[in-house]
Amino acid sequence: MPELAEVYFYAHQWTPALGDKIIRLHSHPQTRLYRDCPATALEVLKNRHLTTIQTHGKQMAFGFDDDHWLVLHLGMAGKLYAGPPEWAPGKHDHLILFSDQHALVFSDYRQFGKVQIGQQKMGPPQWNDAPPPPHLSAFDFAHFSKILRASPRRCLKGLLLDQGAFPGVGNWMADEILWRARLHPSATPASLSPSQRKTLHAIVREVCLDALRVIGSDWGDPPPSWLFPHRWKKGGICPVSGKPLHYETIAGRTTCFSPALQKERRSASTKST
DNA sequence: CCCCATGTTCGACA
DNA sequence: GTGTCGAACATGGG
Repeated sequence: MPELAEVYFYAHQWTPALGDKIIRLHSHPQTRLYRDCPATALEVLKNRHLTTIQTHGKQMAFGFDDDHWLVLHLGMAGKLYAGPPEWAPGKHDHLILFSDQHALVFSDYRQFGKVQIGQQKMGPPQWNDAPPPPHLSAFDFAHFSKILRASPRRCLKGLLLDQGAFPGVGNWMADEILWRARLHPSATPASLSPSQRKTLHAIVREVCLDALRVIGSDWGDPPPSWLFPHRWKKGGICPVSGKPLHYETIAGRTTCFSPALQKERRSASTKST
């Protein structure tokens, strides 16, 4: 279930092993996770210490001695956890780093995740000119406006899922954002009033910060005032309007919204008969 | 057997 | 070039 906050949570499951020396590796080298990196390349981590943990959007980076980086993506079903050093690899434990104290496990039964490795002094490979994620102050209104201007006709749901624009925002966060902003998922940047833009910017940041606060360190339960706990069950009810939530595929993903609050606004020219 | 799943990528198409 | 859509990836659950 990895979006921004879940990714942060999983990355820090390995925090207890900071400073550990990796002495042994386990992998399932034939799996899809290694499509961008042969499992043998991971041997370089042997006898190196885990020195730092970073996340950027849905990406996680683990730093080792001499600027070696292990970069992981959790895909749709990936999880990280730390187990005891005698951990016996499970069927879907596709990568395990063993130290004297811990087994650092990357488990992903669907294999949509990804393993990459690289060496770079400046930080995790390819992260140099990554756009700022919404929870950082660099994601200011000017930056946000530039994103809207670049894709005036794209539906908001699809735009929010674009990792180059909103790193870390995934399906449930995008729906949560649009619901709180009272905007229809099919609305476009061009259709927004100046005050709607201001609101959307503030709410994008709010949802990211809320998610990190509630889920990022503890994996707490999101409160019933969010859309989140209502969207999964069939026949969910909007906690604001009291009316049924609606489900529709938009931008290729199941999208949950509250028609009572999130009105479709279409230009007169697209109206039929 | 069917459908669905909190992600990404690629090719087809308007 | 802009956007959208469907399929594919691999596995499990309802």
